[in-house]
Amino acid sequence: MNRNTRGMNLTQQVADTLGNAIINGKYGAHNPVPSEATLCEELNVSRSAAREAVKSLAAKGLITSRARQGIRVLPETEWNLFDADVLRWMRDSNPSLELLREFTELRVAVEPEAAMLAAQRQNQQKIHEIGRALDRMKQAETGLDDPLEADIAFHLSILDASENRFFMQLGRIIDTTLRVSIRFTNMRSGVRAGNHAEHKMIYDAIVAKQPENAAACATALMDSALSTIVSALKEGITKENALPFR
Amino acid sequence: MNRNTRGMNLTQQVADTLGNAIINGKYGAHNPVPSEATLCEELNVSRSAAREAVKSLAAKGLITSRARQGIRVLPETEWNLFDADVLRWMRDSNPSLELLREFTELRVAVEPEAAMLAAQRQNQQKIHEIGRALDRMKQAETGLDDPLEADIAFHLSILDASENRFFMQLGRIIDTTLRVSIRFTNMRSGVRAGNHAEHKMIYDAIVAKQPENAAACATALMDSALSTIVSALKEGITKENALPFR
DNA sequence: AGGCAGATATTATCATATAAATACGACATA
DNA sequence: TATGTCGTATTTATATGATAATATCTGCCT
Repeated sequence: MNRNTRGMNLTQQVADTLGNAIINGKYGAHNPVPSEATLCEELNVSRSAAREAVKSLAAKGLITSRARQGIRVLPETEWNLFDADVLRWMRDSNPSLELLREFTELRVAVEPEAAMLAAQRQNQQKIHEIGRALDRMKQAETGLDDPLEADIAFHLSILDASENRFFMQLGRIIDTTLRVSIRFTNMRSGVRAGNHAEHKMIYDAIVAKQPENAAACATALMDSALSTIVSALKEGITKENALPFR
Repeated sequence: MNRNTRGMNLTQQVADTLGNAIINGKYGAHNPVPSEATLCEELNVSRSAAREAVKSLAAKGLITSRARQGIRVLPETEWNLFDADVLRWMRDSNPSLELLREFTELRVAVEPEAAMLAAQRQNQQKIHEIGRALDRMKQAETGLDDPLEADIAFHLSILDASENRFFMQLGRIIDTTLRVSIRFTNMRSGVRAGNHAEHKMIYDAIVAKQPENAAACATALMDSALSTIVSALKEGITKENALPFR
């Protein structure tokens, strides 16, 4: 249990340690999760701390615990990938391009629809936020702002402007992943000069109340991000040699 | 704490009770969540049970608990809508057409993309599953199968055939919601004879390895579901008079 | 072989005690 | 008056011990 302890209480630290270990595959069919008692001993914590951590992980779909059966790791299909913690553990411990591809496929589906809704809903305040993010991207071109943060802010602001709670929620986990994804795609394709321009087209379409157009522009942007990843996969780039991915 | 207790241990029961109460708005700014001690007393459970339930809800983003601050309900934006429990509590305690619309907007984005991927990936076994679900829908037309279950099975099988873990996960919560959604849309638009035919078009496109076509057919299907809901909203149908929604 | 009964191990629950965190107010100081 | 420091009370965090419930295993019986 030697991960970041800043601002985390014991239970959270245990949950973090266990969560990582589980997703790493440390526990499974061959190496079942140790019993409550063993866990306490290994981590030097009380049963309260261990049990509460277990409940937390159970709520995320990682494990179940039943009397006499012990703590069982659930099949991966049960893990709640839409939980920020789970996703973070996955990207930290098993940073595969595969997961990034699948996640980007989700974004390909979601972001154009979100842009379309943003153009329909016309929430001026939130559209203004998109504009501000766009400005930051412009600033970033000349080094006056962080390009990664600006890029993330842009995509999140669009999801926010969709005024759809599910899309807005998705923003939270997209945030987690974009910090890896954008860096990777930018690294691969180079931070093109057209980067800002492509984003601006989406914004302009939203301002101009052109839902279809906004969706089309967003699709174009996301498709290029996806194809960057797919081509990297085809080239056989794996987690071993894809430095920028960590 | 008088909800379903079948197969749930005490902690889960407490979590279920609390989760519902929170989402119902029983606790909030005016009525803060009672302290741990009070909670134990009110529910007649030990502190362990209460605390573990609290950890579980915290993992789902509903609450935080800090010393001297007590248990706080987090703003709704923090709630993990992609958690099956949270979503179930929301639909049980606050069945608004609004939420259904937002959820369907998500499906409009996701299902066509999933159909497209299914057509690309061509996993024969999983495509076969889609076919089986389609057969069930056919059977349902003559009363030989449950139309609701068949419909759900169809949509889930497409998500599964996309071989994208995020889409497959989405299936879990779509399952939760479809049981309400499909019933509603069918009720409103009538279970058309074309119901099976429209679904078949998607299946055929996937089998024919036509990703674009599959997506287009799925879009058509989802758009009509969405417009049914939207028009209901415009007519001012609310949870008070929309019986079929419960 | 098949099934039942008891032994056993493990989590579930309860109870209690102590530690740690922090909101809040008292008080001092400038 | 404004501001910063400190003490106190309250609440959660953590630890520990005891008992109950339950699933699994084992061995005996048929």
